[in-house]
Amino acid sequence: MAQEDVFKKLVSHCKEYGFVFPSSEVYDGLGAVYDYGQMGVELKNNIKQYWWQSMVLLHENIVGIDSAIFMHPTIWKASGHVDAFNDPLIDNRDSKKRYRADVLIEEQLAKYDEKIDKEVAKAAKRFGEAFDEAQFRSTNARVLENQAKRDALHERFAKALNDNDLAELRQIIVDEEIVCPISGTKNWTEVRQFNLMFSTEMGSTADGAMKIYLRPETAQGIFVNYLNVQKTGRMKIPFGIAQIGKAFRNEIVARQFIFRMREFEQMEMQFFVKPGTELEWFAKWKETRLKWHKALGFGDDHYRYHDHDKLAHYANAATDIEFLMPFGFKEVEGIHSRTNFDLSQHEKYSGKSIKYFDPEINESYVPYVIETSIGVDRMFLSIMSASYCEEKLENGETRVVLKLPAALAPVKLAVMPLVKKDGLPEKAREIINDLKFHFNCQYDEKDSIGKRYRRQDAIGTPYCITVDHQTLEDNCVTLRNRDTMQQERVAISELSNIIADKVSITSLLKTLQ
RNA sequence: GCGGAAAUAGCUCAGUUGGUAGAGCAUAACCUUGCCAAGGUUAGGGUCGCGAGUUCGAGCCUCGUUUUCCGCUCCA
Repeated sequence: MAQEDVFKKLVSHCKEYGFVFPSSEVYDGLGAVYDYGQMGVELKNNIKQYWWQSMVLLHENIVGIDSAIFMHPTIWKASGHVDAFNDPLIDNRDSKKRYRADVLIEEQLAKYDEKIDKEVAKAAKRFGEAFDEAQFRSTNARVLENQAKRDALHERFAKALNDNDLAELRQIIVDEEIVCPISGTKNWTEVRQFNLMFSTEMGSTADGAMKIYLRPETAQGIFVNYLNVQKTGRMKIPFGIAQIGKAFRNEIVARQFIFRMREFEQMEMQFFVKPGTELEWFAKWKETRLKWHKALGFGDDHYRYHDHDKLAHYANAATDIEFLMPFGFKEVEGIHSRTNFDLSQHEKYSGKSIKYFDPEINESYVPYVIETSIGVDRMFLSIMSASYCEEKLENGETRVVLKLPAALAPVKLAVMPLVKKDGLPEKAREIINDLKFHFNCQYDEKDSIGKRYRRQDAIGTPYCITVDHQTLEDNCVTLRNRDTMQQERVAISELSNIIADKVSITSLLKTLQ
């Protein structure tokens, strides 16, 4: 089966069985926004729990927080998002390439400088040692002409940028006859502003309102709280703060189902370390995080690191953990050594000291930060795509089965009477009434037993229990395994013990130790 | 955002030169059966993505629009 087909089937499967629905579907949907259904929310919660417990329960020096989505707007100036997430873009219709309009104009300015320099160089060669460059620059006609054009353009450009006048930016490009370096044509679209941060207003009166942003990452909520946590939690460096929460990015192109959404959820842990030790910790977290992924048992060949050559302005080392999706290896988690950039910026912009006093060396410093940042939705997609399986059976038929790690499966257990008479439904209800306190269970008595097994296979339920006539006599049921389809006879009193061990997140966590 | 393709029931899809909207699966009820999706009877579910236009008449033709997929593009 071709990879695209797998992906297409996966999307249908997600909808058909209540994992993921397009948002606002009755109103024709909303671009790149999706809702999690009754099965999806369970799986997603289990993923979050697996992550949270691996961070907060297994590390005594990591604690969690839950910061607000709204934050003081200056935070995004300090972090660099206000500047870096605002670009005026223009497309060339012939080459279909997109450019930053301001960059095109800056290149044009540089061309004038080049022309002037050329004239100067030519003259210098001609006059030899007697050449007076300052004199030449202030008197030569061609130099002055180019200089005047350049200054005029510069002034016009600066004004357009300052006024945020997009039409004027385009007019400049037209007037200067700037061509696309690829197609060589002047067939330009309008200039559009792409602001990757969503904004809204806080305050109910027009003049009192303050423009605030929906956070484009959860990390800043941790940075601005790190000293509160350190002091009140009596944390000593090295220590970490974990957070799970929504973030928002107004992506130009958001596609590939839930892989790139405009509203998404992150699980981030920022680990604060002593300056100079950050690369050691970076290496340690790189390894720790990959182990966490591999513990799910999809096979080591599904993962790879992608080390960044080109680093973001705040980082001195960065790597991605990539997962083999139906459309290739894709980033699921990023591990970054963010230096002290963010904390220093907040010190600068807030005017407050946020240094850590290290009692071991009797000195204060701004800690360095290692970040592990994973997209919940991408993790969800990677698990679904690796679990989806169309299996040929001995009788020639195909069954669709979601081979989810049992600890993450939405439903752990289905209880079904073999027939819906002779007191079997009552017995099944009795069993489920006990087990429902321990696991997410489903009861099903409709259709043939085989059909019911397949329904559970499709949502990834690891175990099915069938109550038959013999159960009424010996208090035993058949326990059917999703992956092997093998059945064994088990005493009702033993069920909870047997299953708990196999479906609990705790047992998954223990493999990390 | 550009180019291409598509949109009909919960899912997968038919629908003839324009003439009263279909199938399989799924869902619900009842009967029957019982350990790996296939018995019987019945029922619910669609203003054919949305809006205009052409026409006596549009699921089908034209235009616009929205959404999705593919390729570019973008990506802290």
